[in-house]
Amino acid sequence: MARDIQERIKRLIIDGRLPSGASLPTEPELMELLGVSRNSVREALKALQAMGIVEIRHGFGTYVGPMSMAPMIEGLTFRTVAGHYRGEDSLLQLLELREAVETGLIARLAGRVPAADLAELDATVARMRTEAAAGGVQAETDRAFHATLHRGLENLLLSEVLEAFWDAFHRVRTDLVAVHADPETTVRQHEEILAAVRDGDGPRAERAVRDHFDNIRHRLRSSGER
Amino acid sequence: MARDIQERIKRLIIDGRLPSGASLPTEPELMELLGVSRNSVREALKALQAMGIVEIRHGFGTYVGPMSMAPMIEGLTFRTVAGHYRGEDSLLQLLELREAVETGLIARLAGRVPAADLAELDATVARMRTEAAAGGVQAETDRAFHATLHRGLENLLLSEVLEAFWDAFHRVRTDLVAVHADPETTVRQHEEILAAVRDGDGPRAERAVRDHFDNIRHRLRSSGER
DNA sequence: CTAGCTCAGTTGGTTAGAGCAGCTGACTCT
DNA sequence: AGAGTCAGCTGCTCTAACCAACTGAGCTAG
Repeated sequence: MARDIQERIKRLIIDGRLPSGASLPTEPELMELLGVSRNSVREALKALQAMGIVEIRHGFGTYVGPMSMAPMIEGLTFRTVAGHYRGEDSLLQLLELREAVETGLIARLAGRVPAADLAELDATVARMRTEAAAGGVQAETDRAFHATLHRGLENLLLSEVLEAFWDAFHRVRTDLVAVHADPETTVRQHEEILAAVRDGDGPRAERAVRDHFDNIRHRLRSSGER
Repeated sequence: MARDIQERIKRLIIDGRLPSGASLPTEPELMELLGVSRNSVREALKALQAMGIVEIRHGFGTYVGPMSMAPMIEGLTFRTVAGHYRGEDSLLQLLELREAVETGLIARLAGRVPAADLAELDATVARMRTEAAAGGVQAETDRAFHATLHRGLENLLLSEVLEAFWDAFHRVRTDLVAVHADPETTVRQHEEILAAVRDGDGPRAERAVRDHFDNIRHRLRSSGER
């Protein structure tokens, strides 16, 4: 029955063709509109908020959510952390998920990345090299590299899903495992990926991505838990 | 603060190493444990339920959820439906997401699917052929084909994610678009995928999967909205 | 006249207490 | 011994009140 309330609020959004950011009725209005108590309205909104369908701003109102992959990140992260603590190799599975998707995509990308993005990737790798010399590559830089790379796919959904995977992986790794990367290797592998993509050499790019993930996996396996 | 309550309940699960299905404290117990009102406890639980972290059974108790991808399906479905109604090509993006991932994976699978799974795939395709002759291929059969195929990857997370994508796509397509498939073509393409995988011919398998998705995409584009 | 402050009104956040509804298991009656 | 019943847990919904964050109109000081 609480489920029913959620569905009806969803219908409000869909039937009203409401875009992200559009304002929804206030809680008292929803009470009357749906014929239920404020409490039930709030519980439904909380659930929808958790799914990213709705955004609630205290003292301001309720709005249609950004429909991002944020809830998925949240769920994936928790699932992975919980699995890890129970002794499963959940973090490795998550890494393999990323590897499978990214190696599958890189061939599509080879030779098709716009010049502007290639230039941005050059800058990102350069920053990576600077950071490596200064101690270690920042996570944000790695993220930027992959995000820029996947932009060439021209599929926002796909980019967001990949970023969600990256994010979940990174959060779990940061929380659970002390990984000591070899910055020099990391930089070199990114350079290789970029070079292969620029040359339009699909197989070489695929190999480069696989090497990159092999590297991460190896470091993951050989590192102790915190 | 509501966020804080959710986090503390999560900690209960993680710190307690609770497996899926383990029972959580009752609402009154959580009230006292967390020092908040019943209402706040319930709102937090509702949000966690929406994320699949917790499972609530009326008159029975609250339990650690199955950590499945069900919430992701829910979110993806809604996002796609909402986008579709706003005139975006969200369904096509979802299809491309599936295509990208599945074409990337099929090469890994070629020649590595266990004999038992191959036999099951034979049976599934046979059923598909029977159904095609009887009017049309059942959605469940298509789902079974892909699910069995990906089982060979031996990565539960990956299988679930793919199934989630399949599910979201199928639900949206069923709700929104009347697609008239050519059953004969569908069956033939699945046979080709299976044959290529059995032979361990990666490139051929990749081509077969791509053809399959091309077929779906073409039908999608040429079909009117309901 | 304008810049800044204040305060009232609106919106979501939280609490409290009461009663309803589904499920389980032990008790009772046949 | 078996089936029906009921007491007790559980979560579900409602009402009513107050707290907290934000907005915007109006006031005050410069």
